[in-house]
Amino acid sequence: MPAAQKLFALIDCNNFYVSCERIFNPQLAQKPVVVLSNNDGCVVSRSNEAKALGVAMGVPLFKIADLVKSAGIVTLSSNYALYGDISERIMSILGTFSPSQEIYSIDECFLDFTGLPDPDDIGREIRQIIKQQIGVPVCVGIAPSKTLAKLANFLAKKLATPDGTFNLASLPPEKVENLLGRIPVEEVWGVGRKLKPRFETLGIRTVRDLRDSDAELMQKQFSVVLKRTILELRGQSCLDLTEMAPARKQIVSSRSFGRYVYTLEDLEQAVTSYMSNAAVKLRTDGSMAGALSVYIKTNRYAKADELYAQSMTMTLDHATDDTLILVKKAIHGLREIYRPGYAYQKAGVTLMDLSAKAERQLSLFQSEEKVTKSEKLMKLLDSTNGALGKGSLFLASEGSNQTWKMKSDYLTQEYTTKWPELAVVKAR
DNA sequence: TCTGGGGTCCTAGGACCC
DNA sequence: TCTGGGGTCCTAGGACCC
Repeated sequence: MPAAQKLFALIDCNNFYVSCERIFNPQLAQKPVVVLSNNDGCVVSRSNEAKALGVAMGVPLFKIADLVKSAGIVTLSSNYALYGDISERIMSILGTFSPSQEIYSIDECFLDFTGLPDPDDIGREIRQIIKQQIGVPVCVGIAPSKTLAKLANFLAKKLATPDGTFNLASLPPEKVENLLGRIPVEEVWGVGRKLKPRFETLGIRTVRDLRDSDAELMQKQFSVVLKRTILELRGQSCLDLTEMAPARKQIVSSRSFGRYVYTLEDLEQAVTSYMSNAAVKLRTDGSMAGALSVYIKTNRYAKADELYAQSMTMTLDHATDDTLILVKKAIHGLREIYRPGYAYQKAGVTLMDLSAKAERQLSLFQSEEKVTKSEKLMKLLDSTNGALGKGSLFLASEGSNQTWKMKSDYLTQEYTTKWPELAVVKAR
């Protein structure tokens, strides 16, 4: 007996960050709303009303200032603690609909629908339950490969099907031909802005054009990844569902500053702060870092003689998850690359060469006593901040007056994650 | 005045080895 | 005059994703 035809569902939340904000603020319904990136820099989520006004994804806020004013667009700073919490709730509900789930990003996941008797019905049920229990609208795309499921989801959104579900697998072939012949090729998962113009010269403009191109030839001209994409578009599943996300290979913490920064002292505060943040993630993962890098840069739009960007990568004598050691090393690197006289716009740190702490071996030169002491201190740091809130306990070198800190002028409350800011429900 | 942050994978090319 | 070649490891950079 041949193996059952594979079937994947992709569930994607609509306008996710805006939808999260709307749960707690019904006044935002039907209004043009955008959520901004860190530092209130760019638009990263738009309500349908904002899209209809022509607000582009990723556009810097200052470029649409006039429109914001004239059209009354509501602008909100991003509130990742809130979105992360809503995401977890949604993902745990979605997980009950299939034995196998891959959480692909904060607002989307794949489910294995292989062999399910009525996939369309389940898609509709998913949409209804998430709307009812969480209050976030989702769309469901169903198809025999992950790449096609992404496209099916795109169609569910674009065609605004009333039930928010679109199944490419149950469509008559001539309809599929017609649809794929009308979708621009850049909508395909894995086709970005660099590939599009190169495809153009080959006469590949639609999804159908790409699907029908010579897969071997395209691999030679582009990459093996693209060949897989082409096969997936033909309904041949090449990408499996990965349930267990493999351990992260690096941890990055970086931020643009709220104003330009000139002094080493301010940069040291920022780097201390970012590294402390990265180290918390490291310990949460149960990992240790064997190397790290630190970088600083001026505004990339600055004039040529005012441009400066430098980074430094350093290896640690032995892998660690100790904030104090990591910060010390990062600061050392920062002092090496710092040059006075520049207007710095951003700094960041990366933890690399990560390994599982459980598999640690003490190196010859590490004393057991020292390691235990560090362990205790880190536990205290994490538990205090866990109980009293992020930032309750921090290194003095982070500074307590961080004038360089990012802008977040339109921040909503942390409705679900901080006790003092829980939404208050009034009974009457 | 004001242009995000955090990831992954692949490839090309250099260093090195035998 | 002729002046190996294949394998592996590492890194930087490119491209893509959300």
